[in-house]
Amino acid sequence: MKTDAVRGHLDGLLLAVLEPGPLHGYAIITAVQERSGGALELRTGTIYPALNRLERLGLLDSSWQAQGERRRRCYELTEAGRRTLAGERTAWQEFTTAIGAVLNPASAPASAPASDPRPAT
Amino acid sequence: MKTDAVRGHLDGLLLAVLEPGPLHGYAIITAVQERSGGALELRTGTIYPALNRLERLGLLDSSWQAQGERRRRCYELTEAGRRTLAGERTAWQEFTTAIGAVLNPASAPASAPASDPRPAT
DNA sequence: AGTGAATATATTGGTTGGCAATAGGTAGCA
DNA sequence: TGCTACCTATTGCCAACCAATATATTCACT
Repeated sequence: MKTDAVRGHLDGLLLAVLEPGPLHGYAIITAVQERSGGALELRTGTIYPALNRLERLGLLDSSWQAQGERRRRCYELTEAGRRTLAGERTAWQEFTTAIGAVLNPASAPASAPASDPRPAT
Repeated sequence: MKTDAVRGHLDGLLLAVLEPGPLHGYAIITAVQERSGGALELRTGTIYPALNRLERLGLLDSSWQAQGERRRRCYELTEAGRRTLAGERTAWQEFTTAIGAVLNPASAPASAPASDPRPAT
C-alpha cells in the first residue's frame, strides 16, 4: 500500500474502529491493521494529531486511564461522532462509486445494476 | 464531492479515460465528469500538470493537432501506460477492500482467517 | 459589430494532511 | 544489561490537488 494512501479517509477509519467501544491510540493502530488484513499501518504521527482534531471537533471524548504506572488515553465516540461516521460511510460509498465508474466503466456503470446487495445506509 | 477528492487516484483516472483512445485535455475533463455521473469535476490546474508528469514518466504520448486555427494537444496511452493502468486497477481494488473492511467490518471481512502469517503478539 | 458562453491550454501560489523522524516513558523477559 | 513490546506525543517535510489567473479561438445570438 503506497504512502499517503488513507489521505482524506482517516477520520472515517478512526471513527469506525471506535464504534464498538473505546480504545487507546496504540490499540487503534492495531485495530485498523487487523481489520484491514494488515494492509493499513497507521503511524503515530498520523493518528495522534487526528484524534486531537476529532476531539476538538466534538466527535470524540478522551479520558486518561491508569494501570499502575502506565497511562493510557482512551477515546470514545460522541453522539456527533456517530452521526459523522454515518456520513463518512455514505461519502465512502459515493467516492468508490464515482472513482470505480471511471476506472472500470464496463463493470461498474454509474447507474446501479439490479444486483447490489448493500442497501444504502 | 469534497475538494481533493481524487487525491492519490488521479493517475488512474486519467489513464482509464484514455484507454479507449486518445483525447485532449478538455475532453478528458468532460469524460471523467460523464463517466462519474457528474461527481468528479477536475480542474485544469489539476490535470495539465498531471498529464505532463505522466508523459515524463513515459505513460503517455502527446501530439499537437491543428483544426484550422485551433490547437489541441492529444494524449494517448503508451504500452507502459497500459501496464500501469492495470496496476492502478489492482491497487484500487486492494485500497477499497482495505478501507471498506475497516469502515464496514460486518459486510466486508478482511481476509480468510485460516492462515494468518502474523505470529501472535 | 458586439456580447456571452463554450471550447481549449497553461502556470502560479497556497493549503492541506499523512508521514518519517524524533523524543520520551513503562514493563517484562532473557 | 539489553531487547522487545507497549504507549503517548511533536516537528517539519513535501507531494499534489485546487483556486485564481491569463490567453486565445469559435459559435450562437442580437
